[in-house]
Amino acid sequence: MSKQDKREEIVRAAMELIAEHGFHGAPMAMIAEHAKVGAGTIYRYFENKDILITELYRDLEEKMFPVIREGYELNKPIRERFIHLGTGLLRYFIENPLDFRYLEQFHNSPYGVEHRRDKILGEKEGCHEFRDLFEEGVSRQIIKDFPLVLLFALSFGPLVSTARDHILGFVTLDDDLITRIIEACWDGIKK
Amino acid sequence: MSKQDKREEIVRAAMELIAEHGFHGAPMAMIAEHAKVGAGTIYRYFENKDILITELYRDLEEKMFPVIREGYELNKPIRERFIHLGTGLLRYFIENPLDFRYLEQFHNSPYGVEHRRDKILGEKEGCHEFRDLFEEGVSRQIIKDFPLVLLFALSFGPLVSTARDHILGFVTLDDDLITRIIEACWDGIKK
DNA sequence: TAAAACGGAATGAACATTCACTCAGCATGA
DNA sequence: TCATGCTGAGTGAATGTTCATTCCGTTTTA
Repeated sequence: MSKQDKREEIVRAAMELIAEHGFHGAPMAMIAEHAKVGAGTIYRYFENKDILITELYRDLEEKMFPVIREGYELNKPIRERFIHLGTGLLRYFIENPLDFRYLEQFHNSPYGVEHRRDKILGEKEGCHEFRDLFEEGVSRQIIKDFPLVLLFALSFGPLVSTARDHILGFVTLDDDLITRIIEACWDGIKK
Repeated sequence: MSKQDKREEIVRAAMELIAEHGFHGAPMAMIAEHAKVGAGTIYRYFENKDILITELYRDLEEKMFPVIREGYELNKPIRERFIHLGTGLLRYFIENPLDFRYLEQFHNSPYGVEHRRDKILGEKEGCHEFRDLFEEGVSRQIIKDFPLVLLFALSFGPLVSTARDHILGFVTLDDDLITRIIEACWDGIKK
């Protein structure tokens, strides 16, 4: 196995185990075993578990952003753009349940809260599309006049909740339902 | 300290520490110390940590339901009833951040998922108000025709996200904002 | 004063991380 | 060309730490 392959095997195994069992349900020894690698080998690629966890997250972000942006057209009406981004994101979560579960684990941990704080205070988002959309919508009086953080909460809250329900098997989302859900999200924030 | 007091001290300490640091950041020894109690004493009241955790949750549910129901009037219009329940819940979360954080910890853990699965499959909710409201709203064509689980996700998703943002200090919710948020939730589910 | 409740040191299990060692592959020199 | 030595990735047993839980001597209660 090449060096690159080995790193990828570790990432894959860590992702799977953490997504499924949480950070504390995925000991390094188990990750090593699933990656078919010695326990010590992981430490040749990642300084420690914390760093493995945050690098996994960074990898994921970089993988997601282009997918969300795909087919996004700035000249379309705001509502249409919102629906495009929203369905894209929800679809991504449903098609990549492991990614979604990993994101949830990360966000519900001290890592995630810190990360979020940095982002909000430092304004250093990795994906400007939603923010720009909200700002434009508010200034053009199309979207309710809430602080940006709340517009995010009002849009992503239901989106994430529905994705979770689908992935946990409490409901089955098809294309029609996905569209209607995102439209409902839009109804929540539009004026 | 009386026996009852001791139990309450343990519950309070466990609640505080778990809400703040998560299940894994709140060792039994630390809980004991904060409750000013020997480590072994906890085990006289709770068989083990899992049982402590789930009983804490049950206590919380029983404490919350009456607060949410307070002032609820079945003869009011559906929209008004929804706003009443919603603002009550959001207000409760904001006034009891520890309770909220504990609920989040619980729901994002294997305990919570199992609990939720039981609830949804067994239809054994502890609080029927929201469900009844949604069912009535759907059948009277006032609320969008989504499966019940999705109506919950669409309502609670944003509610929980905004509560979290407030508690983590990303935004400050006042009475006006709370009302507008719940109205936005309503806009999301109403036809 | 017998019984129940406590306290907290002791125990053992589960981990993250380390480190001494192996060995495949490559370079060097004869 | 082949023998020899070197390098550094890879390994997994060993280490040290952090818990949950237990156990027994002590204190409180009735």
